[in-house]
Amino acid sequence: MRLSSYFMPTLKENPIEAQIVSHRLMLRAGLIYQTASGIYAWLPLGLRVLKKIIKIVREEQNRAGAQELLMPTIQLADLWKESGRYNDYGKELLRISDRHNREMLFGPTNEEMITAIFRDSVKSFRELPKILYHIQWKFRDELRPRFGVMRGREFLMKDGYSFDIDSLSSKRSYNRMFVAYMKTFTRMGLKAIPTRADSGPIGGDLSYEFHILAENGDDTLFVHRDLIESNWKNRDVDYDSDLQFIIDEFVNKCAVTEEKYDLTKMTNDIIKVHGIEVGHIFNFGTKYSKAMNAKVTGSNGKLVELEMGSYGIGVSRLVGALIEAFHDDAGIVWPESVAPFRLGIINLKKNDSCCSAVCEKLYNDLGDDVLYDDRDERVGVKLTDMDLIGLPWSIIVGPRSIVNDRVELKNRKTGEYQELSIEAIMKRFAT
RNA sequence: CGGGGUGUAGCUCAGCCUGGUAGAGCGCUAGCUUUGGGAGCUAGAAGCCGAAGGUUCAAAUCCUUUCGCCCCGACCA
Repeated sequence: MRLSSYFMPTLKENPIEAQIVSHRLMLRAGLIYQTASGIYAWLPLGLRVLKKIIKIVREEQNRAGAQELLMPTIQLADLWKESGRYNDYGKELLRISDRHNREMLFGPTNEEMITAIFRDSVKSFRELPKILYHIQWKFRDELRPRFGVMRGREFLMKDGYSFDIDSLSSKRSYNRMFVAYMKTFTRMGLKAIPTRADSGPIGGDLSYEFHILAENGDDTLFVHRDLIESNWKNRDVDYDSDLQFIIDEFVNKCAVTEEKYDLTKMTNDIIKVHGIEVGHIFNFGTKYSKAMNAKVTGSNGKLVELEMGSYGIGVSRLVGALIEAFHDDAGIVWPESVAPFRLGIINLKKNDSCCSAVCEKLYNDLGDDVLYDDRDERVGVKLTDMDLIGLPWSIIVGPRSIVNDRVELKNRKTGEYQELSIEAIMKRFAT
């Protein structure tokens, strides 16, 4: 992308409404624009990040055997009356009505809808198990939206739902998602802490939240030292095998949310930390299938209520969480897998024909994941703005080094410069 | 939903106490200069002072109402 034509409104000063670092940087780097309390427009640069996160989430969901569909944002109230949640959900539910005065709502989640779809389509245990997911905008009318996209009212969520014939099979679906989540977050460069969470009135211990440790985290956690220090590496997983041993690596170590915390079990190895919840997996048995009469015929010919689970990833929240985890005084420091552009090209002397020719060649040959400052005016984005928006690598083309056919490569994370030949650059960043 | 703030140019803010009809810095536009790091000089454009009502000869400023936004708490991906 050429900066001369790119819509990237950066700000030099901190917007007053943004108090935490990720929110400030998102506004300053031109990722988002606030349109109302807790509601944001995603500007081109922010949308690119969002799309890279979506891609990773989608790939890992598919790999784990989940299938993508897309459900609408607007739902009929009737569905929610079936499950009883139309009354239970309270004011967080945005209720609207159409021209016929039909009660509708902007979906905060999709258990009811997916249960209805599944119930009407699947009649036999032979079609189980299935995991379905979608990535769709949600609306929850939060009491107090804050922290930018981390607690917005409108947010993008990956929500998945599993359907199984019995609880044993359901546990296997749940384990798939557990492992898929670890892989997903690890690919984004994040260390996610699986944390035993309150499973509410349903009971059971199959409710885990995935947290990113951050000072500004909204949740208080108690985590075993080993979990914080451990360095889980991504690995190939056979999802059809027994995944329990992978999960035990985490579950055997103590990590709990504040609600689940038992003071009597405090030891020196348990550390109190703050986290940002970026995922939540939850096995809730037959809660919805019972309420909504979702049954299939079992192998014995009798009708059986579906065993279900739901699995959420806060996709838009992850953008904020990533910035909380990866930034410095100059701005954002994106991990390569989610950076809006992999590479920036900076022309230090725009009226030097040699510099410009080299920049043009690099830009044309290095694919479309490149942001090139091709403007001849000395305004707007300069090196410091490349730092602000956090591109992992910048190629700096200046008249001094160019005489030897060399350019500088800056590593955003370390701040180090390296002089390389143009061929070496081409080879390194070839797509 | 309780508590506390705040609303003046695109952004950050001053002016309000002590009413006299709009300011700064940055950004933007134009020209000249500059060119290895978010440039300098000069000139310029830009605001129904969140909205409505009231007091007054006169309101950004005082009073009332209302709306937006932010922060702290309780609830949530």
